[in-house]
Amino acid sequence: MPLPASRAHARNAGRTRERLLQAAFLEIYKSGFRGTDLKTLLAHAGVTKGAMYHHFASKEALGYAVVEDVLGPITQQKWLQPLQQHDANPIDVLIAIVQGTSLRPEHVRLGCPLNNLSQEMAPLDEGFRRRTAQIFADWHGGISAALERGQHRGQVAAVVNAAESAHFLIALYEGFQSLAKNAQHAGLLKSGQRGIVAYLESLRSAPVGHA
Amino acid sequence: MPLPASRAHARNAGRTRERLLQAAFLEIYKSGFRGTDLKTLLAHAGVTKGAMYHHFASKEALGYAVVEDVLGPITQQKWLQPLQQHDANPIDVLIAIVQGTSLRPEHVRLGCPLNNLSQEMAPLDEGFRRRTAQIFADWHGGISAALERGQHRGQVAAVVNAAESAHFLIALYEGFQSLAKNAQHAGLLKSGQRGIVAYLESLRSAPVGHA
Amino acid sequence: MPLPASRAHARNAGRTRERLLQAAFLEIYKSGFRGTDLKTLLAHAGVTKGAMYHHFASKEALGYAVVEDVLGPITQQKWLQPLQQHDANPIDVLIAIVQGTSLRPEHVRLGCPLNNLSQEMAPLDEGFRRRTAQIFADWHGGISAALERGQHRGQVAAVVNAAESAHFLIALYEGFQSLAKNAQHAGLLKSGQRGIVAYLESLRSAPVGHA
Amino acid sequence: MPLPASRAHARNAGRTRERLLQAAFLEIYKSGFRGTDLKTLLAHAGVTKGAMYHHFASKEALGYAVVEDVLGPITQQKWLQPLQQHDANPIDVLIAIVQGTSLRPEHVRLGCPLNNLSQEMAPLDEGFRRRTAQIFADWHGGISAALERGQHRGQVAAVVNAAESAHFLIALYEGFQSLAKNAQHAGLLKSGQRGIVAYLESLRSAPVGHA
DNA sequence: ACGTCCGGGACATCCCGTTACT
DNA sequence: AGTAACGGGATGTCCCGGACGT
Repeated sequence: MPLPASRAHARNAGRTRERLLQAAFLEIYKSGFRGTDLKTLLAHAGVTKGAMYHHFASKEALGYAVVEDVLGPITQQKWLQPLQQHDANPIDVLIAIVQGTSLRPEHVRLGCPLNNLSQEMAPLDEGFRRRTAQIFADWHGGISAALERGQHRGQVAAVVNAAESAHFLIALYEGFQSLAKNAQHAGLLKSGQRGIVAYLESLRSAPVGHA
Repeated sequence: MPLPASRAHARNAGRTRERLLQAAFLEIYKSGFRGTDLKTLLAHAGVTKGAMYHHFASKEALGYAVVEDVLGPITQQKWLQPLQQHDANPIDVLIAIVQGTSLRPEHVRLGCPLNNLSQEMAPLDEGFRRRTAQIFADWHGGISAALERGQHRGQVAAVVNAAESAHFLIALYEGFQSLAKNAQHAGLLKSGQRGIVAYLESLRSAPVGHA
Repeated sequence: MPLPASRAHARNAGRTRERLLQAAFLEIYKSGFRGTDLKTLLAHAGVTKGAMYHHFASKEALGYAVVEDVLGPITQQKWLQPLQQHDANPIDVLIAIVQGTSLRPEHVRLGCPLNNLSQEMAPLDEGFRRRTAQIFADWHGGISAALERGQHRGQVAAVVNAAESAHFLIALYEGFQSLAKNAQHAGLLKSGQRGIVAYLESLRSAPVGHA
Repeated sequence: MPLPASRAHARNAGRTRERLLQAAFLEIYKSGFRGTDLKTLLAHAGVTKGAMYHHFASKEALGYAVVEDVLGPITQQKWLQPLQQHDANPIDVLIAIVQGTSLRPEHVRLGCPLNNLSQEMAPLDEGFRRRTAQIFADWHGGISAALERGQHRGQVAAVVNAAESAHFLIALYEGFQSLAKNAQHAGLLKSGQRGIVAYLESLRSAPVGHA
């Protein structure tokens, strides 16, 4: 079958949309939403204004889509899916996730995409706030549920308040990302990871001792 | 002593600068640095553009001054001065500070001025980054030193790593402010305060037990 | 008999064109030609852009067609056909037409479609000017001819200059529509109708008196 | 005294505003308000965007100012001031004004600035409608009052309804301007003037006859 | 005959900084 | 020390038309 092959601009709506979302995600990550210049974004995406305004009603709509279709899935993939492995110890999973956080200089410098966008836009735009809040809620829900499952299995101490601990963990995680971003110092992030791991270890149920 | 008489607006210079700093602080707090419109700021300050450019070379310079002359002193007053009371238990002081954090809806909604500005500008402007980083460093230094003093006095557990704990505390504090800002939920901040207090309590040296 | 079966959308061609003309007429009436947005128009017509450009070469061509195929027939129906009733007194007919002009708020507000489009586009686009001028010429011709027929039958005063009176009538009619549109006041239009009727009455031939 | 003399751009707020108003008036007259391009307008005015936005908040505000500060005074000067000469016969004055209307091709082609703007914007923008309506009201008031004064002096027939006649006159005047603009035919305007004059003559009080 | 995707120029507005002047 | 006029580049959005696909 021929396969139209190498068309200058292969008419592909889905692909165009995807390119826009990816480019928008990167630009927003680098410059913030308001600091993102549409022209630059479009150049990086290799998409024209007409095409963009065909897919998104406004810059704002594109930003909303980035939250829903990029940031959401990223959180899903990094946190929620691993936590849904029903045969794993949630503490182990969480530790692995935290330790898996990139320490690459550019990531340290730029911080957490979700937190960045949320911090910038939440007080200014309810649309952004609601959407990022949903992701935070899902994130929190995933951790909380996993901790509870761990309690039922005796992997997590019974005295732990799952919901509060999940908030504690997220605050800690985002807080360290913020500090490291400001300090531009990967060591701080690394040290933060150790602190978080220590905290997570403290949630384990005490091992059964023998006489 | 000279004191040249009849200078109706002689003392206005200092006042003008102060008005600008205050207005700038508020506008930046509400809208971010880039989102701050000079015209609006000037209107709120009751100062004209010419006057502003007489005191500050640029919007950026005004922003820098806000960090140094407003955010810095705020941190000094809220954290560092209380911590310097040599006769107090640093854990008690820190708990009091944390519990004293405003839960007013507008503050929950807007978050922490220092963290906001740092998050927005750190990756974009080295001048802002350096200045906010200095405040974070002072903040961290103050907590760290106080904890060490507490250790010498037996108020803080000897096993505590003062520097790391200070980072942990700051990350936690800023992290919860961020979460609450996004969620627009004072309860989350309140719950965060409880978590932070619990963490601080865990740093106390164990009471001497008897057999 | 050919009648090729199974052409679900065979007869849609004519309908599509008609829908476009009607929607275009309404949009132009409401917003002017340049103020008419093709996207909105298309949405109201329930027709897509591709379909439109199949029937009309450009927005301009669509506008021309509105003049010819909508505004022309409207004038025909409202003025020319009644005036062609050879057995009627043209003064009576004209009075009836004038009094039949809608006083509905939306019509008062929007004025005369023909005059609106003419006023907007005549100095800017010769294509529009020529086409609207043709309608005005036909309109004028119809009134003028009817008045002359009335003179032959002794219904219209012989001293009347038919051509000038027709212009006078049209100017008066459009002038009052304009004033009422600006004032958004149906009463002004109503009062204008009375004035026009009085003018028309003055064109009648004097009744034959007896000693 | 020196007189700063021939400065490249003599800092003159009033003059800049005036240039803007004049240029805007002309552009609007030629292209309509919506068809007026700010860049072109600015180039014709010899004023930059910054200067314009210093004097007017928006294109709309500039348009409003054109109505108030250009169209209003024009009407004042052309109609209201002559009509206020208390020692003149208002019919004579009105006839002189009507006959004084320019027949220059460009004016025929472009029509009446007030009516053009009113027709274009009245249904779309209440701000324009109100301001143009005010001018029409003043215009009508001036004619009406003059006719009444004429009645008191026996120059205008007592049976004349001054208010209605004023509306009739304005409608007729604007109506003929519209027709001539569409036809691009000065002769039509000339003929219209004759018709209007004839109408005005009919308003005179009948001369006193002798036996 | 019709639908979607796309191209890209035009436009009003925003807003920081400068300049002339007091 | 302070005011107001001004300069002008950058930006999001609008919107007509064309191209590709069926």
